[in-house]
Amino acid sequence: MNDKAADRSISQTVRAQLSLRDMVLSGHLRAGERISELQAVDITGVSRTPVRMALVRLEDEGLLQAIPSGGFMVKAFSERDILDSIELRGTMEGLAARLAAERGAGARQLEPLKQCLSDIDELVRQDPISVDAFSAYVALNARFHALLNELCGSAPVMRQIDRVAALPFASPSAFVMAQSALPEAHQILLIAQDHHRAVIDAIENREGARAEAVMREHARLAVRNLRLALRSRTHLDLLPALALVTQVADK
Amino acid sequence: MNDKAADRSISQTVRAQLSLRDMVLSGHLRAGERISELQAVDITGVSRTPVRMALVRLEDEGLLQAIPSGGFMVKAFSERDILDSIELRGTMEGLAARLAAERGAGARQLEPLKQCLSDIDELVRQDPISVDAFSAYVALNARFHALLNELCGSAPVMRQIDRVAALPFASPSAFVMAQSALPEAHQILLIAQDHHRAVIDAIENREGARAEAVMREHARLAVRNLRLALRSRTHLDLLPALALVTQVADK
DNA sequence: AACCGCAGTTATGTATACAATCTGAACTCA
DNA sequence: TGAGTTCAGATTGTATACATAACTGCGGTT
Repeated sequence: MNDKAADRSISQTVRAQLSLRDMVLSGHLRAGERISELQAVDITGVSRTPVRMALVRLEDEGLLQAIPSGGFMVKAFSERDILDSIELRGTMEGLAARLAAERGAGARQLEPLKQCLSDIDELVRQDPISVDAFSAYVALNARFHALLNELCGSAPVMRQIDRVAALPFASPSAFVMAQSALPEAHQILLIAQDHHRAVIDAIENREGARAEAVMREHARLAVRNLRLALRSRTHLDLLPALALVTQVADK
Repeated sequence: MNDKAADRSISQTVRAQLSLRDMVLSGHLRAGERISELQAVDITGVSRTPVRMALVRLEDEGLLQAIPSGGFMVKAFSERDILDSIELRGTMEGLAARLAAERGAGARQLEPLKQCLSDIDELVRQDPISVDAFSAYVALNARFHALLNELCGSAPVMRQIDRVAALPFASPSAFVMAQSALPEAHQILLIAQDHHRAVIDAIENREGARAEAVMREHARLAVRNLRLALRSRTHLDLLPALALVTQVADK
C-alpha cells in the first residue's frame, strides 16, 4: 500500500511518529517552523488520521507546540531550557534515589545495577576510549539510570522522569555525548562513574539524603560541562539533537 | 447537530474530554474498567475521531492507561501513588522556588504574590472558617502556587509541574480539601500560610536553599496530613477525586 | 471431559469525504 | 491613498465508511 519500507509489523501512527521525529531532530524542520497536517502527510506517506495522532504525541513529548489557531510548530528551545531540563531531571532522579534508599531497596534489586556498574568500569578503564567503546558506554549509562529509577518503585515518579528524558537533550546519552567534546572528557567519565558508585553505596546503606545529593551533583556536573561544551562550539555535530537550540530572545 | 447542551464555542474534542473526565472523576467509570471508543461515543455524543483524541489526551493527563491490545482503561492509583505524586510535586516546586531565588525574582514580580498572601491571611483569620471562605481559600491557594511556579521563569520546569498538578489528587486544592477533614484543620492552614510567607521571604533575600527547603516541607506537611485523613476515612466525600484510589495489590 | 481450531462478531486502525473556520489578498469606496 | 469588506483558497475539525486484527463462543476431536 505504501511505497517505501512498508514494515507491516508496526502501525502507521508509530511509523509517522518516528519519521516526523527524525525530521525534527535532524534539523530538516527548523525550530519555529509551522508544520501542517498535509505537509506531514506528504512527508510520512500515511493518511491524515495517523499523522494527526503522531503530531499530538510529539506535542506530548515536547518536540512540537500546538498553535492556538490550529496546527503545530516545531518547538524552539533556548540554551537555558536545555540546562534547566537536565537540572530538573537530576532533581527528580534525586528524589527517586532517596525513595529507593528510604524504602530499602533489596540486595537482589541492586545486583543488576552493580553488574552494570562494573561493565562501565571496564569501558572507562582505557584512556583514549575507542569509538565503539564510547557508544557502548552511552548505552550502558542509559541503562544504569533506567535501572536506578526503577528502584524507587513509584510509578508516578518514574513516569515523570521518563517524560523529561524523552526530550532528546535531557537524556543521559545526550549530555554524555556533548561532554565528550571537551578535552577532559575521560576525566569527566571517571567522576560520573564515581557518582554512580556513590549512589549505590548510599542506597545500600539507606542513606536517603546522601543518595539524593549525589544524584543532584551528578546532574550539576552535566549542566556545567554541557554549558562549557556549548560555549566552545566544538564537535556539536556529535549531537544533532542540539540543533533544536535557538537563542531566540523569547522573553 | 447535537442534542444536549451544544455549545458551539468549544470544540467537540474538548467537550468529549471534559465529559469523559467528569465520568472518571465522579466515579461513574470505575478504576480498572475498560472503556471502548464506541462506549465513549455513546457517552459523549460526538463521533469517534474527537473521542479518540480526547482519550489520548486523558491518557496523557494520567487518568487513563492505554491497553497494549488497543483501547484504554481507567487508571488505578494506590494510596502511595497519591502520596508520591504530592511529594514529587513538592520536589519540583522546590526546584522552581530555588531557581526563582537564585535568578533574583524582582520586587515587581513578587508583588502579586504578596497580594495573594494577604488575601489568604484575611480568610484564615476567622477560626471556624465558613464554607464560602473555605472554597475561596482553595482558589487563592491554587493561584498562589501558580504564581510562585511562574517565578522560576523556566518553561520546562513549569510544564512538568503542570503535568503532575493535572492529576486531581496532586493539585493543591485537593490536599487542602482532604486535610480539612482533620480536626486540626485550621491550625494546618495557619502553618501552610507560614510556609507561603517563608518562601517569599527566602526568594526576596535570594536564599535559594531555604526557598527549596520550605517548599519541600510544605509538601511533606500535605503528605502527612493527607495520610492521616485517609486513615480516618472521614469526610472523604469532600474529595471525589480520591475515589480513584484503590488499594489493589498491584505489586 | 478437556483442548484445539474455526468462524462470527466486535473493536480498533486507517483512509477519505465533508463542513467550518481562518488567512490573505484584491477590490471598492471614501 | 488608505482602510474596510468581501471572496477565494487553504487548513483544520469532524464524521463515517472500510479494512484488519483481536476476542468469544461453539463444535468437533482426541
